[in-house]
Amino acid sequence: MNKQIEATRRRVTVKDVARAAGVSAGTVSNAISGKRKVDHETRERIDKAIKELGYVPNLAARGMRTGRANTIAIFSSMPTAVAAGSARLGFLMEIAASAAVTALERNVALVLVPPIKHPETALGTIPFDGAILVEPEVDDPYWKVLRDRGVPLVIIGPPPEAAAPAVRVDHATIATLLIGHLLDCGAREIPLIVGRSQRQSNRVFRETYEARMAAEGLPVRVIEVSEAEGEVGAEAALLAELDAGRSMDGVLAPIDSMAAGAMAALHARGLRVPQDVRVVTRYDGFRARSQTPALTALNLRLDEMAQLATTALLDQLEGMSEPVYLDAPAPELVVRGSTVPHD
Amino acid sequence: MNKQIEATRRRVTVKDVARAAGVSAGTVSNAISGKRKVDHETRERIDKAIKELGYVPNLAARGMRTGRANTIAIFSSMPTAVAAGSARLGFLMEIAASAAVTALERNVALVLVPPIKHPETALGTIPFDGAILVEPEVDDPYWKVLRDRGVPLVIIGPPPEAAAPAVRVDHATIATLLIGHLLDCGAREIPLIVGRSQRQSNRVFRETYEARMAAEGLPVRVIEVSEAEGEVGAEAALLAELDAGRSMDGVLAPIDSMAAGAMAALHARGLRVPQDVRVVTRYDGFRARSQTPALTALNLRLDEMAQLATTALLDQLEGMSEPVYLDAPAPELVVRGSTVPHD
DNA sequence: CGATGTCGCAAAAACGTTTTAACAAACCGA
DNA sequence: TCGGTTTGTTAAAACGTTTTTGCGACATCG
Repeated sequence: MNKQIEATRRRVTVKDVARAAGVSAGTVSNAISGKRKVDHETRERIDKAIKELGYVPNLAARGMRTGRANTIAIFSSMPTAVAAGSARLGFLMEIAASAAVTALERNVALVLVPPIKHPETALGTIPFDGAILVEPEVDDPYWKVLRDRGVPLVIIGPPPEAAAPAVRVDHATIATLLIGHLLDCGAREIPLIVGRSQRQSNRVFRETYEARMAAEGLPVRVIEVSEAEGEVGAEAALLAELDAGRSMDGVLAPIDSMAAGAMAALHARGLRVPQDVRVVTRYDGFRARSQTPALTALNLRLDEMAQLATTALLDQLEGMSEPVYLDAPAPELVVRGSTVPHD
Repeated sequence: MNKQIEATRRRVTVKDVARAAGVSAGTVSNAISGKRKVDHETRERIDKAIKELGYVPNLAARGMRTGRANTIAIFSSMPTAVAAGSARLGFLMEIAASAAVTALERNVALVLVPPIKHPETALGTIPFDGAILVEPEVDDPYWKVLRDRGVPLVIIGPPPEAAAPAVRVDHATIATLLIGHLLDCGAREIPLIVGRSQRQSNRVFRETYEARMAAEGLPVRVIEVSEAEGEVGAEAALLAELDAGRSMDGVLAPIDSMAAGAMAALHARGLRVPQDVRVVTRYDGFRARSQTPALTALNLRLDEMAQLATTALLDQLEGMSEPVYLDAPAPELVVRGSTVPHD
């Protein structure tokens, strides 16, 4: 296997296979793709030749002819997420991992696209047939350029425009589920700790909370915390609330870092969880599980969401279906010690 | 932007640009790539034409001609990792994220390859010029097929063969650093909690530990725990050790889940950390940070490792350098409350 | 028996780019 | 002034597939 030989050995092409099998190149192609009928016996000869010669198709050539890269891209603000901590990273990577598996099962590879300064350059640099966009923000730069270029696209998360094909994550359903559980557990005074930014999820969570509490005739108390402050911000805010003498028997903190901060504040003031106060959060990640007691949260079924989105995108690419608008699988409540005393 | 027009509009090619700029196709190519000199003035005409026509190069065609996909693949056992929990996932994704950024800065995309049943199929399905292999196991199936095919490759982790180009992670250095810190903190009776499997890291950690303890004239106590048991396995094993009356004033638990189990066992027996027992682990992830007190661990500088590996691979692909054997950046001790009482 | 399909395959065109070979024009040193 | 080099460009070849077109052989039908 020395270098000279290695460098000298020409790549095995479809023509070589054709010659070895005594057929034409086109027939080999048809045999491989199965697009046209080829006689059973000749197909066997071809298969044999492929094996013997160790033929591997040149994907670039195929791609040029077919116009497809057999690749989909997943756009996300991952490095930002790395900076933001493992919780967000875990969220994104559960999705990426599941998407990669699903895509590969259909012979499509997944390319990872981190945020870059000029989103347009991605189009000229990265070969891909379609894209998955994870939780675009409002006015997301990727969303704009992908839409303008007419790239087949599926969004995971709340769609930035009504018409965008997406696996819709319905934050209202999520909020309702969490609030309902707190009420079921007997909580009546439930402040909401929510991010200050104008992200859709914050807005929807807040609206849903306000409507439900009002409907139940319960007090509405919204505590805004800047996302950047995260855990310590939430802790400080809840401490202030407690020290102002406002009692509570539940806390709704969708962002897991803020839920962790809330737990710290409650512990600091000697309040027992769940006996005195019940706490719930949204994403059932490591952070939620590593609190004491562990936090009741939701199984958002990210793997299924990713699988759904990937399948929808690939179907669309193969012309098997129009762009679709799917609902994310229903989240499941994972009840833990923070709302129900453990066994 | 209706469909008919969309479908009817032919793709803009280099020929169109050439015609618009009044030059030949070859000149346009040279202008874009910069490989050959083209007159300043004509280059400007070409640039203008490109902008006006909205030309985007056909990457498949380019790839076919040049024989390069402008893509590298990162192979890892990610889905396994998802199953294994966020700690391992965080580890892998820190690497993937950093590699994606570094690659994209050099106009190369990163494709994510999850483990598949038949590693060979990856070669025929995924277009890539080179690969990064993250912590291959002994007899790693990917390693074998990639090596046999002669794919340019850089490993992150301990290389499976001496000759393999890799960003070498030296587990001995890591072990020495951690043990040294425990000794510095005054610990003298330090059991090692280590995985039972024959992974290199386990072996090296164990050997380094045994050698150092022997050299210091201190007792050697190795506690093996099956990786599958993880946290609960480590907890049970350490409880057994404690209940057998074996005292300790330090614990070396490289795997973070096992360190978490150790913490639980120590707490359960009323031992104070760090006053009575000091605890260290290897990967400074969320898990280490979310213990109380937080665990002293190492900043392994995964982002730099990934950047190094990616750069090395791309240099190799561009023929700028031979395959290289790099040392990973020196890990840094992150001292936390589990070894030094906090402020 | 002739017309009409059907089947399996070969030959060649086409995909869009990069690279090679050739060349004219300009420039240079002697 | 002349051979030789440099410069900027063009035309054409080449990359390895897939797809289109056409054709002979053979079956089927009226």
